[in-house]
Amino acid sequence: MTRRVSTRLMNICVASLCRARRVDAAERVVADGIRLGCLPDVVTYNTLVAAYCRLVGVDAAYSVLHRMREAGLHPNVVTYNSLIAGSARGRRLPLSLDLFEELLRVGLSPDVWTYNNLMHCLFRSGCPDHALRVLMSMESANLAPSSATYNILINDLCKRGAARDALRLFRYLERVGFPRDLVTFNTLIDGLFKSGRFGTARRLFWELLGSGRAPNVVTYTTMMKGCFRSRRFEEGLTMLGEIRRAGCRFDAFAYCNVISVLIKMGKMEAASDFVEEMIAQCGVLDRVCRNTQINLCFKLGKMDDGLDLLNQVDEIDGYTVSILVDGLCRNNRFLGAYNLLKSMATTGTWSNLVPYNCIIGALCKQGKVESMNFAMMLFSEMERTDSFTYASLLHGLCKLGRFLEAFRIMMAGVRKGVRLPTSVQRAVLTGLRLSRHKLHARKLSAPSSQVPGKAGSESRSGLAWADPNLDRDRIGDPAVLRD
DNA sequence: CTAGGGTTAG
Repeated sequence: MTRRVSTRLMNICVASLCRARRVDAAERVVADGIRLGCLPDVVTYNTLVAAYCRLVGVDAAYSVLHRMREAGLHPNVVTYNSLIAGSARGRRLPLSLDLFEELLRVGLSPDVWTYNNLMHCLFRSGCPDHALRVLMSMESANLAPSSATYNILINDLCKRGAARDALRLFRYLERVGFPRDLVTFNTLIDGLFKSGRFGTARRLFWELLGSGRAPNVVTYTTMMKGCFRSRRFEEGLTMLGEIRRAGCRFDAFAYCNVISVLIKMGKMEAASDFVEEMIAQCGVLDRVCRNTQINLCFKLGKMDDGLDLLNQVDEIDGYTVSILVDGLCRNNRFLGAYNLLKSMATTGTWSNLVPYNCIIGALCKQGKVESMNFAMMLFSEMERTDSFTYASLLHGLCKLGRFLEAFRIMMAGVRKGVRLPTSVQRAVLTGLRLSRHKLHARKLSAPSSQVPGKAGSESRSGLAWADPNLDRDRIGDPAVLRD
């Protein structure tokens, strides 16, 4: 009896440590328990399996499974559900299917969560048809779908750009009186924002408020990001204020969200305040939090502080490298940035697209011939490029009046399927047209016979910067063309 | 135990 009670106590302790992402501490509690004769049970192991799946990965969770079996305990549905959820998160479709089969083989019966997780994995792995088949087999197994089932469905529809269908499903659930929870609302609001339907998203937010349900941090940060996305800055900041007013607790996710938005808006003091608060509130900062923190240091020009932070950690990811490369470029340390990027090839397995784009973007902004040439050299050695790469290069070339070169690169990019903003395309084409014109004019007429007024008014009609929708700074200095 | 929200380049 005493053993049972102490195991339950240990489980509560392990669970709360896992919730706080402190798996190591949880493991120590279990080890101490065993030493003191308090044996872990299925719940203990399941808690650990779930934590490893969530915080590390399925493979790490398998080692717990192993220990569990060694202790003579059999995994149950909960164990399998966590593992399937973990493989869904890692898009490990074959693994999740194996787990499902194994579950059936050992004589366990799947529950709603099993089906939900499997369906989720199929959706995430790009197999919507199979996912829907799982939904149907769930029905034939006489298992009633939960709100999570529909949330997964709605989420998938949103991710595939079918927010309209997601909304339809949402309305259907409303009509038949199926309970929709906060996650349903949050998922759909986010999906609507991402498909550009600002008004509908905002109406849904009001509907949520009207339904008497209390929004959470997720709702507010989703609204905030959605507002910024559609350039409604005031409303976005209002949402930020609402998080505090509603008494929502910020977690690491919310902090990083808010801080990155503030940095992008140039509200550096506010961003710094939130970083301080994050450090005070979140305890041990995870990788993303630290990246956010380092990013702020670099954006503030505090290179040394950023590098100090960097030295304190041993796990670096692609984001960290990008942030660092960007920070170096902002301080004109291009060679350092380039060397770092090159060292990535040997140390990391991440894509170097963003770091390359950072360097090229910064070089092109300089408007110097030698910088531009360096940028072109980098461009030629990139194995993967995207519209950022092209936009930076074309911008830089136009700035230097190298329109023909820009045009050729643009056409090569277009042939490769790169989608460029129309403003960039127009800048190149107008520049090319104008420089040809200029060459022509120079050949035809003697300088003395030129009528300045005429030339000016004629060219203005075809000038890219006469377009009010166009950002003048993106095209470069018109003086370059005029001379 | 599951579903939803986080970090980089313009």
